[in-house]
Amino acid sequence: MNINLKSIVSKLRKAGISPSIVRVQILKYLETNKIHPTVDTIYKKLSSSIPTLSRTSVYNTLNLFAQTNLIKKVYIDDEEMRYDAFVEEHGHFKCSICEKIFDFDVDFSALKISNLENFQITHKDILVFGTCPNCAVKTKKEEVK
Amino acid sequence: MNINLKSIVSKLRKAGISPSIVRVQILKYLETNKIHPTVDTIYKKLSSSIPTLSRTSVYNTLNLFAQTNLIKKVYIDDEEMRYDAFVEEHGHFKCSICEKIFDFDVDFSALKISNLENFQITHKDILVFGTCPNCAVKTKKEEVK
DNA sequence: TTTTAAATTTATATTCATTACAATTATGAT
DNA sequence: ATCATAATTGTAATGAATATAAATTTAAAA
Repeated sequence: MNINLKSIVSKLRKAGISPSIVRVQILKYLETNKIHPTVDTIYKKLSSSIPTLSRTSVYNTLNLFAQTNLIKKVYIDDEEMRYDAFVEEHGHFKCSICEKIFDFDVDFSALKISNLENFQITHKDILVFGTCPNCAVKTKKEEVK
Repeated sequence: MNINLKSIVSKLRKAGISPSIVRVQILKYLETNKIHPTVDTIYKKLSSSIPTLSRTSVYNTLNLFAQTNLIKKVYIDDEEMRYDAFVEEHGHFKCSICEKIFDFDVDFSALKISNLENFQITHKDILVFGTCPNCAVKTKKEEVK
């Protein structure tokens, strides 16, 4: 676990961010729990180890991380913002029942887009919605009842 | 224009929605101006012809339309919700400078997605961000100055 | 046409995620 | 240890969206 912590610290340093306790803990949480958590989830989880933690700090820290591309903000719907420490190109699936977000692999370069000839593209998002396997099974069981 | 209005009315009737003045005007606006407007844009534009119009009515009407698939809500970022009367499969480009949203054609079926084998998919979104041709030109001119 | 109930719209208040801001606390260099 | 700077906190403010109840409109029955 110490090795992990060291890598977190060096990652922050590389991004030009001084590794305060709050920052290290939040980044560590995101790297360990790749569940696209909300601010509230992070705040509640870390409050036990950092009792003085404030929601504002979580917001500030996440925005700082996003600005330096350490993490990505995931705008997936009109609910709370999600945060993702997995920054490589990938898609997001949101289950409309359990509201969990799942990563999936997708070849962005294979996207055949017309009508955007003179547009400068900075990034792309691929979002998929539906029911995850877990909830699909539960729903079926409900129907049988 | 009357023909257009009649088609709006019949479209509402088909969806099981009684064609009140507010509803007809809002749908007509969306079909005539495919600019993915916000609630505020719609409210301001229609206020001159319907002086008693309220923002709440615009919200209610748009949600009603979305529920019956007459229009689509466009969740593209953390700004105000956008509304789209173009309901066929297509992608959305948002210019980060002028904030305009542009439609583009994209073959959703060609998407090569892995890791979602047992997921039930209801719909997909493809979002692209960057600078539109108009703003790209302006930016270049600025640089020259 | 009048009546009347239901549907629609409105105005206001409320919610809730997020940000702004000022005060407090912690940190690191001298 | 001191001091300036950075980081964090708590509270207030913002703003989009919704809830609610009152007012208005509509449409059907009498």
